[in-house]
Amino acid sequence: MGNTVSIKDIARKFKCAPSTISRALNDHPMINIDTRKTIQEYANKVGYQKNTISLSLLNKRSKTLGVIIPSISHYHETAIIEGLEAILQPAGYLLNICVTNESQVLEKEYLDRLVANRVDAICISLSQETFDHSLNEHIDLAISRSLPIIFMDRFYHALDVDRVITDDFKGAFMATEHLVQMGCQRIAHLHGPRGITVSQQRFMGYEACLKKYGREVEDELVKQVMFSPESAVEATKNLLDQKAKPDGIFAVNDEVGFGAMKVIQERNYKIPEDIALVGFDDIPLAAFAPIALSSVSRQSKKIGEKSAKLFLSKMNGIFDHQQVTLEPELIVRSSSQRNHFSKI
Amino acid sequence: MGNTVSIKDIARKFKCAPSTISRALNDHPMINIDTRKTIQEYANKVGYQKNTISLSLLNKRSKTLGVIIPSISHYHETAIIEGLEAILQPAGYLLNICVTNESQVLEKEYLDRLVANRVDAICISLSQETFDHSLNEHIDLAISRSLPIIFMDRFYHALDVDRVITDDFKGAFMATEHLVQMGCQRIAHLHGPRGITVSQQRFMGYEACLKKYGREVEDELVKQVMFSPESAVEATKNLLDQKAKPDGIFAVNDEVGFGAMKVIQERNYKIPEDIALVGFDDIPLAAFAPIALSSVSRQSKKIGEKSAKLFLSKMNGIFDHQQVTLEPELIVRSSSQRNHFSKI
DNA sequence: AAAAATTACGCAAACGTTTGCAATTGAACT
DNA sequence: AGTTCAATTGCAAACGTTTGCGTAATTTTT
Repeated sequence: MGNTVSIKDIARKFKCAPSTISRALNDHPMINIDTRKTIQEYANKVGYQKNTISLSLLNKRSKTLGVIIPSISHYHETAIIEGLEAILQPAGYLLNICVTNESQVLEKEYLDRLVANRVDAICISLSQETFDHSLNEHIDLAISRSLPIIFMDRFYHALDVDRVITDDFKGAFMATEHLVQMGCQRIAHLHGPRGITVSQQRFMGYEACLKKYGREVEDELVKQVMFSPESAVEATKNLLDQKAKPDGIFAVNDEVGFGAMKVIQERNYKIPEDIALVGFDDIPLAAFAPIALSSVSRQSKKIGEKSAKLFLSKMNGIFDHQQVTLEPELIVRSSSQRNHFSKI
Repeated sequence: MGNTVSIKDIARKFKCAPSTISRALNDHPMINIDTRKTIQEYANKVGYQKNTISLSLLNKRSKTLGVIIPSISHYHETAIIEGLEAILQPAGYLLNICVTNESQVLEKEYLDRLVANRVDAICISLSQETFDHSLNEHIDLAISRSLPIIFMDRFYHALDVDRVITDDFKGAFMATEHLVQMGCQRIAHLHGPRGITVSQQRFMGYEACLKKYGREVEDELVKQVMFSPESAVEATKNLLDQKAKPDGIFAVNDEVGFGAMKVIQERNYKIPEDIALVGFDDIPLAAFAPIALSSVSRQSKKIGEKSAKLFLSKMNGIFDHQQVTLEPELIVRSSSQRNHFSKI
């Protein structure tokens, strides 16, 4: 900190102008080849490290991407980060990662801070609160100062924005349809937290599929949970306590699927014979659930990669908005694979 | 980007000096109260946002912490980040998170970039390669320029450094001792990747405990795996294929525990009666394993919190080095809880 | 009424780097 | 010897903000 050496310091040493040092260090042909080498060697010796901050000030480019996510405790989010990093590291960028815990206040606070730090763009997955109460002046404000904002996972009301999402509706539809095809007659849904796009989309996919097969959504077959296995326990017990039990369950994510599975097994129902189960996200442990858990992959890492590429294209002056939708993929495992198909 | 308004812009508008605007915006009493209000209102209206970059340049403080981790795909790492963020967000800091994938080259690259960006300090969990080959000139270099570096999880050869770790040795000892007390006679260990401190420490704890109870480490009871459930499958099969099977397994982490459990159940051994199993990390899904998985909590979130506090104390001028060691906690669940104790 | 004190603001340097342009030097050409 | 040209290097401004010090205007004190 105290002993950082700057270009000016080197200039003093060589009794020349800072500009000469700068050019020498950047291998500018304008500078005599020998002087260049001498200066470079000296700079190397004293451990000179370019100060990027001054450059950012000059170029109005910080080579940093702001990332705002509601949580970081699930596979999905870490995979997104891995995807971002895979593309952005080779491109010389750094990531400023901010976790909002679904709080709009924190989101606003972080957004301000990122703007103040002049990040080149922001990849954001909106907080639940922002969504619930449409508290998005801070987002609009950021957009209005033409800072590139890329929305991940969660929709934003505005039309002409950049966005990378997976088709959760479709994924849910596929999961439900798979249960139908496995012969399930009463398919329950463990519904995610209210107000979150992901929850809504998955419910709608579930609903649409039932409708396709001439069924109705029965309220007592839809229970709301958080994204944790613990929260699924109570809800699943409720489901199994009913006179007409479900014979198939579509869980809003794999953690919830784990929770549901626990309860089902404790009650001594067979999976998938009595109750078939499908989750969402295809977490690495899904295959190692008590009964290997069928799931829908939402291509989490690819979301990060696509977002990063979209960001890079913006940095290269492509300013028209893009909306990328990734296809979900159904992974069938033992928790839903029935060998004897029932008629529908 | 183009339409960002600066203090100079505002100064032009009011036909006054930038210094006046600066003071007005910072509510400096030197400036007339009315002028202050007028300027503040105007700044607000046109959406003025302080440029922190110029401040960083001036103050030689970026209000940013660099974080370098080998991976981000496990609970442990995300919990650390949560801990860091919990303390550092209220303090006004941002996190620059870099994932090295255990590569020394990437680690060096990221370290350089963070230094160039003049982060106020770096929290680092060393990469496996750095460790394996003692390729740590880059670390020493960073230390020599008196940039505060806080080591997490993995030891560093130098003595006078800052460090926050959990006592993995002790945790492994506790896990093994628990298995002994549950009556296990042949305790196997699924050993983590070579060269990683965490693997070594846990093996040593296992070894020390066996020694305490007058047993020897049997080579055929120690199998090496990666940190994934997949990699545990083959290793566990090897263990079970032996004439003298183990009746207890200490897995280097919970994911490996999941993998082992899968194999054990496929072979129709009872857990914990035939084989008792203990993991490490206490991931959120541990309780929802096929048989609720006993585990050792390494206080991951607390590592982040402690590191953050250590960092803050450094920012406040406390420059003597600190070494924090957190106590692991054994969480006993069904996978190892035997009701009928065997004699040892 | 003169001196002192107070109030309110401007000037300029500083942080570290880049870059267009001017300036200097020496060599080559007429 | 005078002119032109190329090869090097220096100057100064710029990015946005803060801050010590100077200064002008106004008020208070003697």
